[in-house]
Amino acid sequence: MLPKQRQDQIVRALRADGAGGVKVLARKLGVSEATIRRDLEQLHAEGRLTRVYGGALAVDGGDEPFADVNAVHAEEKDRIARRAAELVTDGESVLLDIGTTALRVAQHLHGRSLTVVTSNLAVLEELQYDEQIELIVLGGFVRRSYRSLVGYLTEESLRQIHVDWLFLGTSGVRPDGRVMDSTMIEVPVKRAMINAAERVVLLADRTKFPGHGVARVCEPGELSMVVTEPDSDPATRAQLTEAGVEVVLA
Amino acid sequence: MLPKQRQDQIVRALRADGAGGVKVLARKLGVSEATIRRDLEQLHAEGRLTRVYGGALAVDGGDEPFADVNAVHAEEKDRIARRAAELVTDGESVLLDIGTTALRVAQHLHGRSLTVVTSNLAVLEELQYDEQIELIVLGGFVRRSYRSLVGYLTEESLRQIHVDWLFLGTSGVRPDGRVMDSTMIEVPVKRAMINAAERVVLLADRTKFPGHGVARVCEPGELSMVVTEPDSDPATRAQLTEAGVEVVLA
DNA sequence: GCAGTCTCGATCAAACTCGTTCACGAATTT
DNA sequence: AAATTCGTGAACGAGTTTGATCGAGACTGC
Repeated sequence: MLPKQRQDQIVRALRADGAGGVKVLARKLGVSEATIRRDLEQLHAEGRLTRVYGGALAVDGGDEPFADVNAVHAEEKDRIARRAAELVTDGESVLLDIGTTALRVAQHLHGRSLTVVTSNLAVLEELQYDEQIELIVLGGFVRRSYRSLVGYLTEESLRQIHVDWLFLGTSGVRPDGRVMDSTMIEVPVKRAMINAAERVVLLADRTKFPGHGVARVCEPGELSMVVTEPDSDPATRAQLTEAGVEVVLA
Repeated sequence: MLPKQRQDQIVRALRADGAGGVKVLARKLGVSEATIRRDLEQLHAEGRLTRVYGGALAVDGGDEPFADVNAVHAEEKDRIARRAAELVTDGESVLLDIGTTALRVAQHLHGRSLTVVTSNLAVLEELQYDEQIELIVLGGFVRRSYRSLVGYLTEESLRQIHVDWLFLGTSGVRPDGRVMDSTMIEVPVKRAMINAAERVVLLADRTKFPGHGVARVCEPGELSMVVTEPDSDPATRAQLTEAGVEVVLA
């Protein structure tokens, strides 16, 4: 295996688990710890991960939850979330994706009379004690670093339900309008969510728009609506409008 | 687990509960109290939490009463839970019922290499950050007052799995050995749990033994084992033994 | 206010991790 | 064919983290 390939795999492994120790990575990739350290140093210099004592953390590039003090885009992201929450009428049902974007939407749903369905453990925490909201948790394997549920149990649960709205996060929307994600394992769950929803709303701030990701989640045509910022890339927006997607600016 | 990860989880745990004691955090994260103190000191310096005597508070809503963090343990009930936890061998899978009894068992599973399946939200909170444990959450409607998941989604999820052990709580065991519950809505879930388990273990302190309940959960013959206290009613115990149930005294 | 219990920070040894250095082998250049 | 470059693994001393222990101080119940 080429060094570059190995380094890509390190980044990928961190995306999947949120973090990794030097020893674990060395065993996983079949090289010595010294090599891993050199890789981590280099990748840290490139900004592709965060080096910490004992290993490295995934850098929050996609829609990765809980990299705490990321207050830079907080204001904009929150405006998108608030706009999304306004779309929903009392009495309707809402499915919330994993990630911080969906969590922000949940924060704007407090006190509303809604049915909320989620595989996002942070959303569960947020809405657990809100008596107005009928809360439904999808089953699944706990993915600690992302605070989410995944796997066939999650997909199976999604096959049992149907909701009015799905609010979807993303690691990026490609210039041709395709919705991407940074981790493969979530894709089947996201696809099952899309199939379980009447209307699919994608939430994407300007950093995701256009953006990239390794795994394709869906075609633009599968979306009903996209909520984004006014100064996001117009070309990508036009591409989406052409595909019949309603683009809402927040 | 990396030190940075552990510190993130401390902050997360505090956000969930509002506050946390040094002892509780140490057990939850599987490190010594000394390490937790050093983490708290560091996180306090970073302004990510507020250090108080005995533990720490989340930065936002720091007006939570801290008294219940040091709540006294019910030693007798805990003995039953510990005995139950000892039944399980590393590598096996465990299904935990709702209720405080099952939560107590979960507290004794920290650091074990197990697969834990549950619809108990308190168990989810307890084991969420334990890396050794593969944690699976059943789907379902959130029942706030009981901190549990119920409904057809839960039953459907249970049909997808099979576990080595089920630890069942109860409102009471009738003198003829029948297991009862105080609420109807949980019964279908409990029945589905029994069907999904290789061995069914009932946990019942002396107050439940004999005891009452409005809804019948199962016949004594469906149980593999009962863990109870030495001074619980001998007549009911005899009834159970006759039905082929192994009675363990803790 | 007093005794008992709990918590704190300091200290220390052990375990772990880090960056550096050196040697080896493979691929590339001279 | 020889020299050079590059990536790698092993080894080592320096630095960091961890858990145990202990005396001082804080808290609680009476």
